[in-house]
Parts: sequence; structure tokens; C-alpha cells
Amino acid sequence: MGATLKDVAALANVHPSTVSRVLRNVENLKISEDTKERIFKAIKELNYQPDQTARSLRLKKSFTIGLIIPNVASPYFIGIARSLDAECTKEGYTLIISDTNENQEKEIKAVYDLYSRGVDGLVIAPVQDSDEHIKDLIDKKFPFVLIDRYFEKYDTNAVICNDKESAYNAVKHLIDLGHKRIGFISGRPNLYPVVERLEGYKNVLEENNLEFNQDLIFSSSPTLDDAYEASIKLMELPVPPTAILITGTIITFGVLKAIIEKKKTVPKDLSIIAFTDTILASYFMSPVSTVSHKVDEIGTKAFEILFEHMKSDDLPYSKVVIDTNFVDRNSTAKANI
Amino acid sequence: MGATLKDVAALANVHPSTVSRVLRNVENLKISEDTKERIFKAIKELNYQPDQTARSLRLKKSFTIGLIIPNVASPYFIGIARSLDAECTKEGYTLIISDTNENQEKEIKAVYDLYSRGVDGLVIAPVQDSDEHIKDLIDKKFPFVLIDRYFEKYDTNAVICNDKESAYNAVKHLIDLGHKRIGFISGRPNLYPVVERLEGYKNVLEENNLEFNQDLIFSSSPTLDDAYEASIKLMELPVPPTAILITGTIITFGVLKAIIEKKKTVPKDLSIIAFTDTILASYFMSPVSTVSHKVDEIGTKAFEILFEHMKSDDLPYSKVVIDTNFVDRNSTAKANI
DNA sequence: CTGTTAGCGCCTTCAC
DNA sequence: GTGAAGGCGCTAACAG
Repeated sequence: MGATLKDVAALANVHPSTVSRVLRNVENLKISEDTKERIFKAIKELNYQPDQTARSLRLKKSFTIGLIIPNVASPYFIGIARSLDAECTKEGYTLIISDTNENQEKEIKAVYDLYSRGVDGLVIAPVQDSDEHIKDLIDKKFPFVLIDRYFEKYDTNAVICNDKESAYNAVKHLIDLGHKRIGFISGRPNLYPVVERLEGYKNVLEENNLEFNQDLIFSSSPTLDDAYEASIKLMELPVPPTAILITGTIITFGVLKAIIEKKKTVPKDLSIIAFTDTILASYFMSPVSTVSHKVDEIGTKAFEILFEHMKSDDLPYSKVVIDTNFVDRNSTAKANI
Repeated sequence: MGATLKDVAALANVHPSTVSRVLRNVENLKISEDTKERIFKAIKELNYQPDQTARSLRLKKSFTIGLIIPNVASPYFIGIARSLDAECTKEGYTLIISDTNENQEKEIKAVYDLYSRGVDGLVIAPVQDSDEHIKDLIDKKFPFVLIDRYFEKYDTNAVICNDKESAYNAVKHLIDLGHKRIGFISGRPNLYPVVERLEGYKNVLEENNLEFNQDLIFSSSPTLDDAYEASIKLMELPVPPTAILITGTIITFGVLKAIIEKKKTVPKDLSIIAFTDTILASYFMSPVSTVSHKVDEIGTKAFEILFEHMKSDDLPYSKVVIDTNFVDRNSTAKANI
């Protein structure tokens, strides 16, 4: 780094603390126009940039917040990141994004790394393979907000979606069209949203007197290839499903790949509804009706909660549920039989 | 933050500097096993995390690098980010991603923000509306690498692609299929890759005795809507083009939207080739043949160069050109006439 | 209205 | 082998 407060002070013939005061525009304390001018001139001349590291150390505050997400390639999480970033900018914070690639080790490392780098708060979409680091944050009373995913066993701040209800409604839509065998393809089964969606799926089947069939359920990893494999298996069942509920954008592509390979037509041969919307879903191989998350609202709300908790330690935790929209792109049709 | 070196030292009955030495595993200086043990015990007991802010201040080194990109929603830039992140992790660095949304103001702010936060180096895909901040970095001898985009007027580190040649080859492919009227749709015309690609386009036309026609060129913004508008205009020309060279993933979706609306079929009615590949391009409305960038290599190379320049100030600048691959997905066919 | 002093948590040189 | 002292750049409390 270049010039310091001291350099500026020397050039302007004042004490460093005076420069500091001018820079921070301290109220009450009046500073003569004359010295102010000299100081600004010196700042300009030296092209002075305050050292935020020193500032952070002194203030015990860095004006940064960390965002830990499992996949920066996901339009859903990127949408949240952008919204959060906008909020941060408004309040003079810098957002540090850390990508865990759905890897628990990386997440734990990211938490401690960001913590020891002095971020003022964290927003985390946890991998949910373990949770001791989360408990540690709670014990430390460190401000953080979970997003998308949630631990039933801990009381924390969280902004999540009404996944159970959304899945219920999506499957209800399929049932109303006459579908009785409905597949379910998702990512890792321990994730909170997956658990909830599966429960919504089960509930609506039960309420409509349809049998729950484990053969129609595939929960593995959120990769294109695994979703493809699962779809192939579903379609090769003796009695294949006539509709599928899909959980995740990349997973959707895996299903589409299988549909192409099996030369099926959506929605004639197969009805599909996918969780997680992209603007791009209209331009997929076959456009896909989706459950759309309000990413902006998730980001905004997460920041709002975090911001409050950064200001005072002893607030009660907030758990906010954001609802979803169904975006119909005609990927569902009446069941053939 | 919780416990400090001092706390650990007090608990272990040693001086803070001894703890510091143990933690950093200082060579030469031998420390008795006994005190080591006491110190490790104290560290564990207090759950001590070193304060990176204090460390950065002292060392004038933060072990962070900043990545400034115009669009975190772009698979291309995200690919680079992931690769860079992997390299950073290997070397014990943390990557801070900053999204400028193709906005020059935000980029300038990001540069100075990251700089004053003490990042050890920067990787920048600049907006290219202005360049004084880049010049400033050069003057300060601050280590940075440009990616994807480049300023002819400055000698800097850069990792770019062979855009001119790639465009040349793509258009040659179309010409060989008999196309004579080939559209060109791109983002902002001041971007280095756009300039280069347009030049490649012009060169290959000239070499094949085809006339360059300004009516077939649309360079505006990298948005879906603008690309859509441009495509509609192209298709409504008295004599519309039989092929289009597209520059950018989002732009590709704009073109696809127009193609759907005009009820055209690819490649029967229209051949298209798009710059910038995604794994997902196979699952678009119509699969699109693309020019694929080696994002991993870009990230790796950028880190390598940056890393060298962070170690010693007076290295000559490196400019590396990474070549591309053509991924054929049958979105081109023989011209009808 | 401005200067003095102390210290955030860490690392490094110099002692002993 | 370990302790003491000083300082990275900044801010805050206290003087004057």
C-alpha cells in the first residue's frame, strides 16, 4: 500500500489524528476550513487510500460479510448472491463469496477462514453433512443466517422456502391431470429442502389415496449424470411413471438428456415439473414448468436479518419462510390413461 | 473474535511471542516439547483462531486475491472463477469475487475497495469503458492479470483467447457450407474479444471474396432482450442472412427466442454458431455448436502469472493466448441456395 | 479546533 | 530455549 495517514499529516502539517477526523467526517468536532483544505490537497497529492486492514483491526469490524454457497454455477444461488451483494453495497459492505462445491470439508474451512478474516457476519447454505461448525457459531454468538437449508435441531436465523407446500401443490397439479405414477428425482436426501419436498410429495399422494412407491424415488447427488441415470431407470421400469417431479436446475438437464435419449416427448409422453426456475427455462430442449423461488427476496431478507443481528447480540433468532411461484410452461398434460 | 495470542500465552505460562513461534512452526528455533505441548493444549482449550486481520497488518500480506468479473451469472466467468479458486486454495489463498454487472463505476469501486482491503493481487475482466484505474494499478506496480479482455494501449499481464482466429474459423465453416450472408450478433462493440471476433469475421469474408455488409452486424449489450431484437431485425431484412455468428451465452438465448418466434428451424432455415460453450448447450431449444473456451486453463494460467508477480515486482509482463475448441452440435447445415 | 497517547493482535529483532 | 520491546496503520479518549 502507498501513503499512510502519517504521510498525509506530514504533508499537510497536522497530526495524523486530525487527518483521521477529517476523513471520517466526525460530527461535533469542528475543523477549520483552512486545515481541511490542506489535508484534502495532501490526500489528493499522495493518492492516499485508507488501509482497511488497519481500520478493521482497530474497530473490530471489517464491513465485510461472507456468503457460503454450495455451487456458484447454480442460477438459484447466484440470484441470491446478487441480491445480497446489492444490499451489501447499499450499506457499505463488501460481500465475499465462497463456493463449497457441496463439499462439507470445504464449507468448514470456509467458515473458519472467513471468521478469522474478520467478516462481520455470515450467510450460509450449508451442505448438511455435519453441523458442529454451525453449533460453534451459535456458541460464539457469531451473527449468521442460514439460507435455503435448515437444521431442525438448532434454533438459528434462517430464510427458507415453503418447500413442502410447493411440492404438494406441484404434485397436486399432476394428480389433477390424472397422473397416478409420479417419479421424484432429487439431490442428496439429507438436504432440508429435499426432505421437505419429499414430505409434500408423500402427503399429497396420501390425501389422494395414491400409494407411495419407493421405486419411483431417486435421491442421490445434484449432478447431471446421476440425474440422467435415475431418469433412465425410471423410464425403464416395467410400468414407468407418467410424470416426474424434479428438484434442481442441473438435475433437470439430466432428466432432459434421458428424455432425448429415450425419444420421449414432453408433455405428450411425460409430464415434468422442476424446482428452481431460470429465465432460461423457456429455451430448454423442451420448456419446463417450474417452481420459481423469489431469490431477490431471499437475499434481501437474509441481509436484513443479518444486519440486525450484527448490530445487537441479544436478538431472538428469526426464521422466515418465503413462498414460491408456479411458472407454467406447458410441460404437463393430461395423463394418457 | 475470541481468544488471542496473549490469552493462550497466559494459559500456557509462556510469552506471546513463543506461542507465535510455535504456531508458525519457525525453523531453527528449537522449542522444548514440554512448552509446545502446553501451548497446543491451551490453543485447543480456548479454541484459539489467529486473527488474520492483525496478521495481514503486520505482514503487509493478506493471502487473499480479488477476482473482478462482469457477470457472475455467466458460465464462462464462473468456470474461470472456479478454476482460480481451486488454485488459490492449493496455495493457501482466499479468493474474493466481485461482480461488476458490466458497470464501469462498480468496477472502479471494486478495484479500489479490494486494493484498500489489502488483497495481494487482482484478476480482472474489465468493462473497458474506461481505464484510468487500470493505469493507476500499473503505476502502483500492483500485481494484476487481465482476463478475457485486454487494452491494446497498455502493456500488462493478460490471459486472453484467440478470438480473431476462432471467429475466422467459425465463419469459414459457414462459408464452406455455402453461406454468403452471415449475421454477426455480439455484446458491446468496445470489448476486446468483440473487436477481435469482428475482425476475424471481416478477414474471412474478404479472403473469400464476400462483401462485408454493415446491415448484418449488431453489437449492443449482452442482454437477452437486445439480442432478441437484433435477431428479429436480421430475420426481417429483405434478404435475411442464412447463418449467424453469435457472441455470448445469454445472447444465444436471445437469438433462440427470436428463432422460436419466427418459427424457424435450426439448421434447416438458419445455421448458427455461438461463442462460449456450456455443458448445457446440448439441451437448448436447439442444440448449438459452440466455440468452447478452456476456462480451467485460463484460470490456472492467470493464477500462475499473478503468483509470480506477487513474489517479485520486476518481472516482465506476460500475455498468454489460450486457444479454443469447436464443439459441433449440428446447428449448421448447407446453405439452401 | 488540534495534538498526545495508547492500543487493536500479531510478528520480528534483539537480548539474555 | 524463551522474554522484552517496538511497530504495522488506524481510531478513540483525553488534554489543552
